[in-house]
Amino acid sequence: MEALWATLDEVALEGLDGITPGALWFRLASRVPPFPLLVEPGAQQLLWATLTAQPDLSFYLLPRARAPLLLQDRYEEIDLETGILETKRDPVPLDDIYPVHMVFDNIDGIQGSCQYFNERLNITDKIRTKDLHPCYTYADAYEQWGEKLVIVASQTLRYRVLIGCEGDPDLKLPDFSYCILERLGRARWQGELQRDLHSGAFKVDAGKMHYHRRVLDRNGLISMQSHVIRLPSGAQQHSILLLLNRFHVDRRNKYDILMEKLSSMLCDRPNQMETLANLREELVRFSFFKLKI
DNA sequence: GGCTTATACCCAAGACTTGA
DNA sequence: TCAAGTCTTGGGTATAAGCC
Repeated sequence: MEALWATLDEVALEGLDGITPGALWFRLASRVPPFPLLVEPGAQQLLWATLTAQPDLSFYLLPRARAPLLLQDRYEEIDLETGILETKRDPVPLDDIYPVHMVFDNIDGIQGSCQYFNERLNITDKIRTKDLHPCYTYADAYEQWGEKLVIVASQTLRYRVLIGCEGDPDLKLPDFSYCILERLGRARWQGELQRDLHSGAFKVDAGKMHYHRRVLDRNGLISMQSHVIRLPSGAQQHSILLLLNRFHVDRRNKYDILMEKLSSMLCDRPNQMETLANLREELVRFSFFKLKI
């Protein structure tokens, strides 16, 4: 049962674009916390049969095969002592296999982003019978459709995994804000930088992104953290890291570390008091050696 | 139709931080 | 000190919906 819920979760988190079989196995294999099954052919067939019997899932055929899903670990190069992401090379953005194509004002209440929302073909009736029995084994289905086949969770299920168990399913979000939330869900534990969202994925000005993000913030659907990247040139770039609440992790950033240092310095002083000038001098020394600022 | 209100967007200015 | 990058805020405008 745990394996089924984890699989449904991964399908739903992928959003309105849906997930191809290859991407699903990849997501399950790299899931945190770990997926309880080894994703080998036997398990794939078992999961396929289970998924085809889920009324909350639909199956679509894309006009062309989707490129493989590649994941980049944002925290691979993070310096644990400083909380700063140290990029040793110029960042090369991966091709976005989920370019933003927002669905607006859909009469059926569908929200999200989907590149082929109007072009893709619903083949659910071919995949399973009306009483939810699979018409194909996984091997046969994959041989026939390959990575053109995508599995898409219902609007209700997709919304539920984004807002979490404690979220209000009756809360109506504007389409733009929903798409931001969907993007954060797809980013899982990595989160998304606000700068990347407005300058890259959504291609809107910072003000508009802030306006739509504010809806999510006010409804308590996302968490935000300060995020600092040191570029190969040595320059530092500041941005805000956005995450779904369910994927929130407390990461110590530069300012947290400075506050901790300040706190420990005061604890060591008589009566926990010190002049501002002395504190500043010591913090500057600490910053120079540890934070290189 | 006229008024009010809410929503959405654009744009400019300002705040903050950093590096040169 | 200045420029650059990022984020925030507020003013102005357009549009739609609701009410009288």
